[in-house]
Amino acid sequence: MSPDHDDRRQRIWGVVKRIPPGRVATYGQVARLAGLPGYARFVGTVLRDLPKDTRLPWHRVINAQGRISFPPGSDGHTRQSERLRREGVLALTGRRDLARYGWTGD
DNA sequence: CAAGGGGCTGTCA
DNA sequence: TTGACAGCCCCTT
Repeated sequence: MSPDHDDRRQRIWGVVKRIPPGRVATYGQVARLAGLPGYARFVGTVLRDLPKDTRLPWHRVINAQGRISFPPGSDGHTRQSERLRREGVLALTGRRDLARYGWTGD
């Protein structure tokens, strides 16, 4: 791993870590807050590579369409919606939900 | 070096 | 409201 790569990854972790329970942020938003505009896809990659027992709230990151980026019915989708529901985020079906549960970044 | 593919996005028809 | 598409960043073939 290059130092740059590590640095970016850690910045992303730092932002995701700050998303409050019951709120969600988009990949692009996380990237921007991490000072890495344009790195939305990389955010997804970083979250994908998290250890299974991570304490990072990866489930609070969704796409700009206001939906979970896993195919409906897939394991990933199920696990993410479960964790979110546990925090009071009942449904993520569109941009409206982003306005409702979206994290402003404080 | 080329090609393909990901937890993505903004734009436009 | 959708869906197609070109960009974007990075990794694997």
